[in-house]
Amino acid sequence: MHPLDATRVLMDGLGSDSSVCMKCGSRSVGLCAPLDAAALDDMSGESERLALEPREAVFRQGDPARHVYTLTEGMARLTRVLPDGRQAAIGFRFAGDILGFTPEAEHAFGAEMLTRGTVCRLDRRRLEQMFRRYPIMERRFLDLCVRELSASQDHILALGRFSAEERVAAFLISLVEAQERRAHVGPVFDLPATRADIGEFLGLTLETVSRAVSAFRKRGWIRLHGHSGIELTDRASLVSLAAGEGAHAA
Amino acid sequence: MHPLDATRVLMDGLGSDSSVCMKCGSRSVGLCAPLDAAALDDMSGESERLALEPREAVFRQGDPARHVYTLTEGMARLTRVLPDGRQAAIGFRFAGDILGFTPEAEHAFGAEMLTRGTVCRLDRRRLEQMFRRYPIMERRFLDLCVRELSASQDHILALGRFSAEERVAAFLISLVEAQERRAHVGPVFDLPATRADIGEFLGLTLETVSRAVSAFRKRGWIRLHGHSGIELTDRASLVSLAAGEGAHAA
DNA sequence: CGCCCCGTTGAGATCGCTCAACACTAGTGG
DNA sequence: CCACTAGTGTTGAGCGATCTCAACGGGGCG
Repeated sequence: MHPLDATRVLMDGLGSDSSVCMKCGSRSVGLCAPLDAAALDDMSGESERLALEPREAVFRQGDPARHVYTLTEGMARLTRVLPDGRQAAIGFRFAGDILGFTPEAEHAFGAEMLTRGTVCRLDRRRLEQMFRRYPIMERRFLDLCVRELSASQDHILALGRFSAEERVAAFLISLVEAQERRAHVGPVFDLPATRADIGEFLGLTLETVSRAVSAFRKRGWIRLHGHSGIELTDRASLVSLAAGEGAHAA
Repeated sequence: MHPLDATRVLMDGLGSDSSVCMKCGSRSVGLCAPLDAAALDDMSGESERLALEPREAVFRQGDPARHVYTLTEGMARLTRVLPDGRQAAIGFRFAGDILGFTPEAEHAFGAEMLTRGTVCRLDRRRLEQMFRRYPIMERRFLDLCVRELSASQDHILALGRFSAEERVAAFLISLVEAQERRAHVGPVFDLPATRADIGEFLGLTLETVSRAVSAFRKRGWIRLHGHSGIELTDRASLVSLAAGEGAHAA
């Protein structure tokens, strides 16, 4: 697994299934896949579909955690803020990922859309009922959680030990891999995050991110297409940087 | 919750219970607490107690994940290494914490003792059986996992946004709080990690850690007692630094 | 058309790293 | 008992990666 791969977690290896979440009408791989028709019927009772604009919040840090969300369309980012206003992005989420699941009373971080998109909102008490009725769902959540934890640890490693360019390379690779797992076609990938968004995720300033991207471009490793399109023209080099095969040790 | 509090996770809020793990003979709060006597009896069948020396590995990164461990005595650290040899500590673990639980085939990180200590080793297949027999255990693990995830995110925030002194302060506070939750008495706490260990956890060099500790000492915020004793003489200042109320925003 | 947001690039400042010297402690063996 | 050694901690000086501050360009949208 690649470091910085916080993006892949809530889908990876779980989702070639394709159950359809009744009310949402969308493929909701992460959450619904392990359930049969009756279960889905149960669940759709209180789930609601919401359309969201770019930069709109799904929920905010500190909100009572009354719902769990499935991101059905678009890309979101998770952020946590400090008392003095400093802010960091904890991770990014894509279609199929789950947002806001926690046993705590409040959301420990906020989630906001980067693109236009939709989420499927499920009442938390409803989810608890589901757990009691379909214990396999709980196991599913446990697996998701452990994978997510593993990705967080990769991110910790990257933040603690990677140079700026290594972090940006790792981010690009994980972004591209996340889209490939979602059956992306063609050489041009979507990069809806701004330099500032990326910087907040990687613990860098937006200028440093911009410089790294420019450096990759000048080396012929990537090509930018319009405002949010990116193509990896020398993926091997990026992967090597991202994996931490850097100049440090022998 | 304090940033950097990766240390508290696997105990916190779960453990005023005090079931005794039969074979180990030790209080094994995190793992055994939710079980009744019959369940403990079940489990003790294949659990084994192991004594370990300082710097001895409990398991290594890449080892097949055949067992789950409960740290019954001592302090351990979790580390992950990069292909080029760079290494980071993912977290620290104390008596009562669980080590090495994963649904994957291999351990994604290594665990090694910082002090002399003991672990209780449980066969993984045995644990899976337990999950089937006592579903509440699975729920317990899910809660643990989510809390751990939250702590990892705090750590991410710290690595991405905190200055060197803020990170060291946050580490000291979380260390002290972890010991307080374990019914520590007296003003002097145990700090078995070397400057290098702390640095690997915080993404700093050992010199930078040493300088931060010296600065705190010179400001009268802490006092060192012998080689592994530390006393917080101005806890409020440390907490303020650790919480991110720093000089940045207004 | 003009504004605003985003991205790019440059120059200087700064924080933490690197390299190096030295002190202290504990364990070891003479 | 003491010299010796290895590991750890401390401190200093210089360097370098990243941040900060600043200017400028381009594209989308009202």
